[in-house]
Amino acid sequence: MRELQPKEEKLLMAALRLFNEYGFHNTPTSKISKEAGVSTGTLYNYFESKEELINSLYLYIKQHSAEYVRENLDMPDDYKEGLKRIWTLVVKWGFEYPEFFKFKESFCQSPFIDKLEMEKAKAEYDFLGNYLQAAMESGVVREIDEELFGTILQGVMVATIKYINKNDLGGCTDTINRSFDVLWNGIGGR
Amino acid sequence: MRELQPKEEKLLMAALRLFNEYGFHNTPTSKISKEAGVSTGTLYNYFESKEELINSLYLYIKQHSAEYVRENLDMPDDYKEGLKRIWTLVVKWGFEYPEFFKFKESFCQSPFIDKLEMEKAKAEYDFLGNYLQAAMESGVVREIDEELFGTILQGVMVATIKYINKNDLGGCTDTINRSFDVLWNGIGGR
Amino acid sequence: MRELQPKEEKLLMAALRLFNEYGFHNTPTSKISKEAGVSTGTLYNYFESKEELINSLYLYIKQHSAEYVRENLDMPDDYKEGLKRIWTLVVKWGFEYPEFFKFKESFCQSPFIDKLEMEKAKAEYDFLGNYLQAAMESGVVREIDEELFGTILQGVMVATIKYINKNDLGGCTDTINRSFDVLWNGIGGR
Amino acid sequence: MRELQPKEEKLLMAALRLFNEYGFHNTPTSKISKEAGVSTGTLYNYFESKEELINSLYLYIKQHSAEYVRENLDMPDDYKEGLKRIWTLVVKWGFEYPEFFKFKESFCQSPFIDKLEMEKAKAEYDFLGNYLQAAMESGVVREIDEELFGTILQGVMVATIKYINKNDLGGCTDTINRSFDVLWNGIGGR
DNA sequence: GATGAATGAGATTTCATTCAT
DNA sequence: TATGAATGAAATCTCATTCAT
Repeated sequence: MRELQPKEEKLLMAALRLFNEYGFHNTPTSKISKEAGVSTGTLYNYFESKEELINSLYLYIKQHSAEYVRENLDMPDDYKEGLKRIWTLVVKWGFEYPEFFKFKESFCQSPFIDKLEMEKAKAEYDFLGNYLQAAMESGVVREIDEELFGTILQGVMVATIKYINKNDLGGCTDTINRSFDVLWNGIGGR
Repeated sequence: MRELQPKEEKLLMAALRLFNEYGFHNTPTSKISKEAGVSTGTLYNYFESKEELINSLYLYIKQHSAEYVRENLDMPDDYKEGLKRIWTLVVKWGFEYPEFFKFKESFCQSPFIDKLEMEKAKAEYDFLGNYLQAAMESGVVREIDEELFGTILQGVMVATIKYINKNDLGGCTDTINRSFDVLWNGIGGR
Repeated sequence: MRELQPKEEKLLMAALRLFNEYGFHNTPTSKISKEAGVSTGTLYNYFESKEELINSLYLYIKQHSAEYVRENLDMPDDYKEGLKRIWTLVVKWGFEYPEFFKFKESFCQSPFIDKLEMEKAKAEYDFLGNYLQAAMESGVVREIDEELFGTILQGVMVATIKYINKNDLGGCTDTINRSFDVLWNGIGGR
Repeated sequence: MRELQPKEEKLLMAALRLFNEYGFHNTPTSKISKEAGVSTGTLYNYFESKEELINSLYLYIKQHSAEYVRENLDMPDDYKEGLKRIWTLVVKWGFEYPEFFKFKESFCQSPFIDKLEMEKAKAEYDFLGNYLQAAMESGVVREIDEELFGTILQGVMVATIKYINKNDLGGCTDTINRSFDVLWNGIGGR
């Protein structure tokens, strides 16, 4: 991940706070630069336009999340264990960086984020996709369509993080375990 | 659900299309009225402001979805069967009305939708919440925190609809069954 | 020439005055609308941008001038007489509408006026070009390259108008005659 | 003419190219310094402001032209011959330095060039004015108002240069002769 | 002298909303 | 009700200029 210049970082973080609170459209660039403690012109030294700013922010956060997982992950041969570790890391990222998570959720489908930037962001997760695929091929996971599997996995992860953040259960690894357990064993009682 | 006047409906549907394609902030009211085939002034005969239009649209869609489920649902005593029917209906709504679904997903967290409208919209689903609760109490579902359960349920539903809409699997009830099966039995292979 | 709408005309005339006095770059659109007595937004109901405004103005003035000549001109078979009438009309236009003339002179080579608009403007004068050509072919004019002839003709016309306007000789048809005479008979004394 | 410092000259020439291509108002100082290969700050070591740069450029070009004529001119007692030599020199300058010529033509009426600078520039040509006056008084030229004479002279010169530059007739002294001939003998065929 | 990041006043443009018809 | 030209506050963005290094 490219090292951010000090003012560039201040601008991105200011934008993050404000976009999360007021949305893109209700956050004038003037507010962003004020919040970042720089002048209105400085924003345009680092970003070509407001749109580019939001795209950069999106890419930054996606990279941040991918890096967090990649750095802390060792991928054991026991795929169930491996999946659980990934699970744990992704969820942890979600509650350790709740602002990042909120932004990603709010804007990932937004027409602001252009297709190109989305592709770049997705590419960051390739290493994960590969591991999931290997896990499936190993047979440790029940027979499911691969893409459906990925989509559901992500859906439950996001649901878990939302639940944790809403109820302030940040420290509680128990919740992570239980939600993984739900995913693994299903909700069926009998 | 209140009967919409012809121009009111045209305006809402035009707004829906444009918001989905360009987002709120890239959709001026002038474009909405043009797309709806009415004059700029007319929009303000039906809605007090752009904000109110957005909120009305949100409420309309939520009601539409709730009504769709309510109308087609009978809730049998076999809770598993009941859950599956709900599941099927919600997913069906999602791919029969993909524009509605997309709007709900994209904009449900937007600061434009005000809290009050969100509460109103949620209330529409009370009947469902009650049924889920009864199901859990009956023991047919494994012991899980009730809110986590609801959140995950919704997460998997949404994931399923996205998967179906992305891959144009609208007619294929098989996918619905399989995803319910994943939810019920988990992904664990052994 | 398309009939201008009242505010459109006010805007064009305001722009004309201000561009002539301060130049394009030193005339903010806010000044133009104020001078025209309309709001800042109204300018953009009639012109897509400041650039389009200046191009429209240019075209308008070129058309105005061409129409002035066309309307008052009968083209006799005596080409010398015909040339003189054209001469007189063009020069008269120049001092009857000095603001128009000044604008045309200042901006005709400016990069503001885009090529397309220039072509359109030139086309307005086709009828004149044709007449000049016929005159030359008739032999009434000495053997000169056609394009050089046109360029010089225009050069002397413009010089004449500038001289007249600078010295406030508007009414004095004598000057027109004398300058035509210079053109026709040259400056050579013996 | 004061010797220019290397960066000063680079800046003036860069400005010349850019002004000719894009006009004053589409040429930010940042572009000028980039084109000149110096930093934005350096421009302000040599010129107090953008305005001053423009005025310096104008004066430089006027001096350049005057010097070119003065250096190559000998003024014979035969005034017709003298006029022709001046004619030839001015036109030659125009096509040997087409960028200079274009700038002078395009921007000589601009409100950026301040009156003072214009006076300074005109003074450079005093020697020429004096010679013309002497020629007229000698009777070699037909009886014409002196100012009208000068204006027309200039008009035909400029027309000639434009014609030459447009049609790439740079080397062709024939054109110069013919246009002088037109001036001297007029266009009248009989 | 040379640099170029930072500045911020000011320009252009947008667009939700109004209101006379 | 329906219209759409007009409005003007507010947003985005530019760029001449400065100044610490």
